[in-house]
Amino acid sequence: MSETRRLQVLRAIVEDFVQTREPVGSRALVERHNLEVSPATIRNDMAQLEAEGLIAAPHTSAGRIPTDQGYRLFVDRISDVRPLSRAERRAMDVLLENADDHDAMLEQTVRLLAMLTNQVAVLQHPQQSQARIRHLEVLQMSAHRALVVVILSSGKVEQRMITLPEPVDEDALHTVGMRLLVSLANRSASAVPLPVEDLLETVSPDMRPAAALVVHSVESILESGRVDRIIMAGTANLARSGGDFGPAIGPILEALEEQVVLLRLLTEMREDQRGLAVLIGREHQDDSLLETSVVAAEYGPRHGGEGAKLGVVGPTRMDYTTSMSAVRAMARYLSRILSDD
Amino acid sequence: MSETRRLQVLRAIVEDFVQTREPVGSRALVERHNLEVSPATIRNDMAQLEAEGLIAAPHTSAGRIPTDQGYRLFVDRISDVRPLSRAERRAMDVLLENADDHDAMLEQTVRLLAMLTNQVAVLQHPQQSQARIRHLEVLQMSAHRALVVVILSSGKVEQRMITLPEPVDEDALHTVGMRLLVSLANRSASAVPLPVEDLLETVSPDMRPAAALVVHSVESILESGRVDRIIMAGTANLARSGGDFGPAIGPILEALEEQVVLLRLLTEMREDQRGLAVLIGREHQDDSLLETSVVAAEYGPRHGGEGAKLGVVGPTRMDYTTSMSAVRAMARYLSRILSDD
DNA sequence: CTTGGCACTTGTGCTCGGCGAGTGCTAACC
DNA sequence: GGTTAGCACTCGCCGAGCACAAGTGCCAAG
Repeated sequence: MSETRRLQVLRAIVEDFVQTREPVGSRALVERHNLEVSPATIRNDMAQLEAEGLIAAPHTSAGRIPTDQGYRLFVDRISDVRPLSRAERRAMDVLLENADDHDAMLEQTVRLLAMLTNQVAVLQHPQQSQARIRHLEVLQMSAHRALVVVILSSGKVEQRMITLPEPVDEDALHTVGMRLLVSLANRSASAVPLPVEDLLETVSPDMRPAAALVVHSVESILESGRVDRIIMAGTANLARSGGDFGPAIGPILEALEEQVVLLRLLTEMREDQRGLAVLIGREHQDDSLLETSVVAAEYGPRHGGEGAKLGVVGPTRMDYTTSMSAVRAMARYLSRILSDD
Repeated sequence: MSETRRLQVLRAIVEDFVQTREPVGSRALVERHNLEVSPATIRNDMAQLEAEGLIAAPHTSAGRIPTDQGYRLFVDRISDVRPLSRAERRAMDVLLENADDHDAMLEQTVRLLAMLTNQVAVLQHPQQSQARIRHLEVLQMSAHRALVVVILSSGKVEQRMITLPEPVDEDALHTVGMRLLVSLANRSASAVPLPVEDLLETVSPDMRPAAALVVHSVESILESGRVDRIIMAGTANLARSGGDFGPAIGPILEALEEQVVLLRLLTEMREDQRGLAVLIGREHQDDSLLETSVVAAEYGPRHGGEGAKLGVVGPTRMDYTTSMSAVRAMARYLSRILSDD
C-alpha cells in the first residue's frame, strides 16, 4: 500500500468533491482518474486515509469527503500553484488600466479577483501608518463649516469636516492651514498625539480655536490610517455556488458586512514560504464563518512590509488551486503597480 | 358589502401576510383583526377582491395573498407613513455624529437605514454636476508620477494619478497647478470639454505636456460627477428574511452588485405627493429583480434638486409602512445635514 | 347584506417498502 | 505483502398511499 498512491487518492477525492459537491466513492474514483487499480484497492487506501483523519464518510454507506485536515494536506503538499493564463493576465491589464484613482483601482482589483475565482474577494486597505503628510488644505465651506483635506505621501487623500465655533475669515483660515502645514509636513501616524500646544503658538491668538480643530482632524486622519477597512466584491458568488452553504448564507453575509471578524482573521494569518496564507474551516474559531476557508496573500509596495492583505473567502470545499493561483497573482500584480508610485 | 370594509380586509391581508409569510384565510382574519363579522362575510369580500385582481389564491384551498396591484393599492391609499420613534431618531443622531468625512457619513446613513428596515438599503451618491472646482493641487509622487487632487464646492475630494512622459521639477509642477487653478476655479461639469488650448497658453511651453495631462484629469473628474455610484448595506438581510426569496437570492445579489439595473430604476422612479417613490414587483421590467420592490426618496441640499435618491430594496412582501417611514425620515434627515454645509 | 352549514378541493406530513450506491470483510491470488 | 473478486450489510433517497387540516364556494335561512 504505497504512500504516494494514497496521496494520489486524496488528491482525487478533493478534486472530485470540489467539482461535484457529492461524496465520492471508490468506483467513481478509479473511473474518473485512471488509476490502474481496482475499487477494492482504493477502498483499502480510503480506510487508511480515514484512520488518519484526512477523509470522512457522512453516512455509513456514502462516499467519502475530505476533512479539514484533508484539505490542509492537499493545500500544503499536493496542490500546485499555477501561473495565470494569458487571457487572465490580459483581463488584469484591461480592467486596471481604466481605473481612475487609487480607490477605484483597488475596487477593480477586488472585482477581478472575485470573477477569476468565483468567490467572494476581499481586500484590506493598505496601511497608511508610515505614510507622511504631504499636503494640508483648509477650505471654508460655509460660515460655520470648513473642510480639512490632507494628502498623504501614499497618494491617499483624506478629508474631515469641522464645525467652527464662530465665523472666521476665509483667508485667515487658509493662512492657518499653511502655517500648520509647515510644522506638520512629513509627520506620520507615529507622531500622534501631536504637540497641540506648540503648534498653536505658530498661529495668531484669535485663530487658535479654529486651528485646534484643524489639528485634531489631522490627528484623526493619521489615526485612521491604523484602522483597516475592507472592500469586497462577489458576494453573489456565495449564493450562486449552488447553495453550498444552504441557509447558512445569512450569518456569513453578516460576518462579511461586519468586517471585524474578517479583519482579525486576515491580520492573524501567516504566509507560508509560497507567500500564501490559507485558513481552512475550523482552523479559525469563528462560529459565524463555519464551513468557510480563506485564502490570502500580502501585498504592498515594500516587500513583506505593512501586512495589508487581499484574498478570497469561500466554502471549505472550494477550488484551492485556482484560488491560490489567482490570489497570489493579484497580490504580485498589485504590489508591482503600487511600487511604481 | 361595504367598500370601506373591503379595503379594511385588504389591509388586514397585507399586514398578516407580510408578518407570517403564509396565505391568510378568512377565519384567521376575523380572529386576528377584530372585525365584527363572520368568516363567511369575509369570504364574500375576498371573492370580490379577487375579482378586482387585488388578491389571489395560490391554490384552490389555500388562503389569499396580495397581488402586486393589491400592494399598490395598499401603498397608495391605505398605509400611513408614521414618524420615527424617539429611539430611532436618537440612533440617527448617535450614528451620524461620529462620521468622519463626507463618504463615511453617507455610509453610516445607509447602514442605519438597513438596520431600521431590515432590508437592503441603497444610496445614490449625490450628483456633483453643479459642484464647482474649489481647489486644485498637483503633487509629485515619484519621478514619473504625479497626483492631481481636486476639491469640489460640495466638499467632495477627487483625485487622479497621472504618469508624466518625462521627469519634471516639483516646483514647476506646483506652479502649473496654481496657474491652472486660477483659470479653472468655479468651473463645473457643464464646462466640459475644457478649452485646453487656451489653458495651456498660461503655462510655460516646456510644461505644456504635463499641464495637458492635468487638464485631462480635471475633465475626467468633472465628468465623473455625472456618473452615479451606489453604496449599499444590509445585503445579509436578503438571506436572513427567512428565505423569502429561496434560491433566487443569487440573481438579486448579482443585480445589486452590478448597480446598473438599480441605478436605472432609481432614476426612473417618480415620487408621489408624499415625497416617496414605490415600485412594486412586476411594475419594473427586470427579470433579475423579480419579486422585489423598491422604496425610495430623493434627498439633497436643494429641495427637489438633483435627484439623488436613497431607499431600500426588498421582497414584494415587505413591510411597506416601516420602509416608507424610514426612507422618508432618512431622506429628510440627510437633506438637512447636507444643507448645513 | 349577513350568517351558518356543508360538500369539495388540495397541500402537507407520515409511514412503508424497494432500490441503488457504497462499504467492510474474507478468502483467494500474484 | 499488496491486490483483487465476491458478498453480505447498511443507509439514504424516492415514490406511493393515506389521513388530516385548512380553506373555499355555494346555498338557504335570518
